[in-house]
Amino acid sequence: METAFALVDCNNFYASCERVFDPRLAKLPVVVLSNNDGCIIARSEEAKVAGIRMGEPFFEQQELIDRHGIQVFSANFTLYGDMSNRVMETLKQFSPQMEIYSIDEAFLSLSGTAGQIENCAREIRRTVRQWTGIPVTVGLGPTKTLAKAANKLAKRMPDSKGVLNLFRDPALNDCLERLAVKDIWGVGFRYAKLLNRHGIHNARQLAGKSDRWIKQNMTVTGLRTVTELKGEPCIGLEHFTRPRKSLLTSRSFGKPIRDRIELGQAVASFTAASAEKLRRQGSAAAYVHVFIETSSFRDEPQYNNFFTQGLPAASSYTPDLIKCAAGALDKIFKPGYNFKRAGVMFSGLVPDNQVQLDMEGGREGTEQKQAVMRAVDRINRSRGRNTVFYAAQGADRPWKMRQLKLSPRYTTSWADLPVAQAQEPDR
DNA sequence: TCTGGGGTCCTAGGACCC
DNA sequence: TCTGGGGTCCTAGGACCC
Repeated sequence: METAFALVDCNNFYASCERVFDPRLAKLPVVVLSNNDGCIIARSEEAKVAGIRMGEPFFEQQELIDRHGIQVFSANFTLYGDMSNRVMETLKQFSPQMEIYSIDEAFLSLSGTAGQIENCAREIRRTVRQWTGIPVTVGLGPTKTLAKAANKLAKRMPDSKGVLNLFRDPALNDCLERLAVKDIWGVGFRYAKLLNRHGIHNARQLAGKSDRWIKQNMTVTGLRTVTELKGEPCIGLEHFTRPRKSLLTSRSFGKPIRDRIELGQAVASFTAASAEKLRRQGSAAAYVHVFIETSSFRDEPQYNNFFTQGLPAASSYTPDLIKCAAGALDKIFKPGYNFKRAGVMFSGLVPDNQVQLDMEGGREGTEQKQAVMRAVDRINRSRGRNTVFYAAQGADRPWKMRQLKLSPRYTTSWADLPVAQAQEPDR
């Protein structure tokens, strides 16, 4: 048999993370909110059954949440990121050929007979559950797109017990027929509508269209998807994580900002956060983009704008980047508006060790700057974010996110470590 | 009162060049 | 009625993913 792709996907990942350290939640409906406690971004099965919808504003679902006694959590990405690492480390045991696809998903390449890979998939489920507490579903197929499809279908079939193998029964064509086009990996909202208009409703029908038609209507990306649906692999495993080509930090504010100084502090903070990501992947940035937005949900004057500022030489030195971002903000700031969101993006990323020398400092200046940044990053990593920060970021942060329902950082903060209490043995 | 955040790739069309 | 022909590079916008 040719190689099989396995897609391992954590079930309701963020909600499952919250449950791991609070067993009382095991049978209760759970939802997790986006930053600023804005929208619902994860739901346990019970919450889905209760009718909570994905991506809906929290305040609109409040009544439903109260009625069903749903447990609500602010997003705790520090916890989810650490739990993700644990799951991925566990998965590595099962194949050297693995691609971490997102915070809660990985592709693995497996070999063996249909029966062997299926046993392996069940073993993966058991082990991840036992070692990390996270439930996962495994889809198996001859291409990544089919492994994705298998995973999606497995979640709908309680009998599958979390594993669906497209190398076995039920026959591939039955499965493709049961997969709506909108549920295909690579087919989004718009293409689904277009396909429906042409009478194509499921994956089997889509696989029957001519290459020419697909390419004309869905570009080469769509053609790859359809080729993979037919069982011919054309999307390979990405073994190592490629460095990002752009990096963005943006936030909605807990309360609107009108003041230039405060907005400048927020922009400086986002710049510092983006700069840390930049250095973590060993890059320097040539361009800084700053944007500011008012809230389109509010009935009041609107103003959105952005500005891109190039640096004289690519840099990963936070003070240089903050200065550059402040200059960009000056170009677009207008008084008199309630700003609700801002962001800082870096692009033109190059490896930090290939940066052109800048005019004044030369190599020596650059090395000093890099040493300072290494020290700052080390302190903030070991002692917590923003232990060391720049004056331009300000100390008050009146705009900081609302996170009223934040769970402890059980796995990454000594202060939040869960405590097991010994019980008197029963006599 | 309250509406998330962070990425990638492809294409069409304009600018510019010879 | 005719109004070159190609090539490259860049950007905006649209599609997708989690």
